[in-house]
Amino acid sequence: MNDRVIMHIDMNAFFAAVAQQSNPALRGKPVAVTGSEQRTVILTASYEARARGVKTGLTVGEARARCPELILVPANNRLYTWMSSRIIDIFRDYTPQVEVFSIDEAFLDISGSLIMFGGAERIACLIKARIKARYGLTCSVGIAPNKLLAKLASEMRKPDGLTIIAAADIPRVLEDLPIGELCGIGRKTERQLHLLGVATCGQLGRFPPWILTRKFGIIGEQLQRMGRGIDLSPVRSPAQEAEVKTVGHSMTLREDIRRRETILKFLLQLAEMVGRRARRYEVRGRTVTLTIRYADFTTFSRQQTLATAIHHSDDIYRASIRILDSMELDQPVRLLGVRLSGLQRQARQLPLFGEDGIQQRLAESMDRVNDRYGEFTLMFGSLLDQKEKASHVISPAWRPEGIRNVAVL
DNA sequence: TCTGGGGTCCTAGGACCC
DNA sequence: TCTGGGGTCCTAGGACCC
Repeated sequence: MNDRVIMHIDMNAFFAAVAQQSNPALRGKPVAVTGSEQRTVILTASYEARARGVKTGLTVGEARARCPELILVPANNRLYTWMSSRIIDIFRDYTPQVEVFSIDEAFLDISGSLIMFGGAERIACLIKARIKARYGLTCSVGIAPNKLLAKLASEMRKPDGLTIIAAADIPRVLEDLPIGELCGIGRKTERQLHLLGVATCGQLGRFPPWILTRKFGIIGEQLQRMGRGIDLSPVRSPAQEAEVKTVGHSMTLREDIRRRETILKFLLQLAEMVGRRARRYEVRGRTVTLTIRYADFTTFSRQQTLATAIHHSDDIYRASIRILDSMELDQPVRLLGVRLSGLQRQARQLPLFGEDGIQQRLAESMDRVNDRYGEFTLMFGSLLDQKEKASHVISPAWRPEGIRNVAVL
């Protein structure tokens, strides 16, 4: 663990940059990538758009208000996933220790590759040059003794940056750094720490740990270590990565709905999306969670744990209905979500006879068709008149299929 | 200007068993 | 007979990340 050299690579404005590369007419222009057409937010903005105040999370209306000439581009998930995989392939040429942190971020442990490639900085330059030459994309690279600091370093120069934090520089870099800059300290924790009089990493690192523990529980001591720039967590390659623990989908509806029949249609659709993914991963889960967001944005969830683990869409659907029927909705519904947890790996069962066998063979046949011809090619009859298609929004946290440590295909 | 979607981890309280 | 304590499972919510 001593003397590790960790690299964090962050693709700059990934979705927007990919859009600009695949369509030269967009280059040099303010571009923003959005999810579905309605009731969506900005997922990523090009640097030209950022210069005009457009940033992730803005509504389309607000983004347009700030930048009237903004070009909106719908997300192209397949393209991002494909591009992400190609870039990860490049990383793997320099070390097998690659941890895919999100679709546009990765950690590399290059401790064992330094001699072969002539040092950390040279590896960074090689990677940057190859991505730029091959795909026209830039990235920001941070190099440091651990993941926490490598990520901090990559944030320091954007776009197209390269920042190295050497062990000797750590105290100087952290002393006056605002705590919110650290990955893991969000808005709420930052505010709580401010109330304790802690504003910089230097102060955090010197703060009495027992007070942090009293206030933050188990993460208290970790917060103090973070203030000192200590992070022992390893770079986990896909084989070392923890298995998925939950599978879920949610969707903001085009308009708020009230009618039970309408809610049920969306639940069936969500259950099918969840079930299909669970079956593809070859996992089953015992707990089904239904999430509801009202028009006023009040969000809550109810869950039910079953006696046996399930992965068939209609089992998930039926469980969701039971949960729905156990609650009283007193407002129109804006968002619906279905999640399967308590996942356990389950080897494919032998073909069964009777109703279970029919259900399983039906699901397998439908999955095969949908795998080949696209999502929702085959669907339960009650979905046929469904106007709303799944949004297929890919989030920055999406992992390219197959990267996760689950059996795919 | 009406606010996306996919996850992980932690907490706190209650049920239940020994 | 009114009262202990530990362990495990379940539920709901919240913080955080991209």
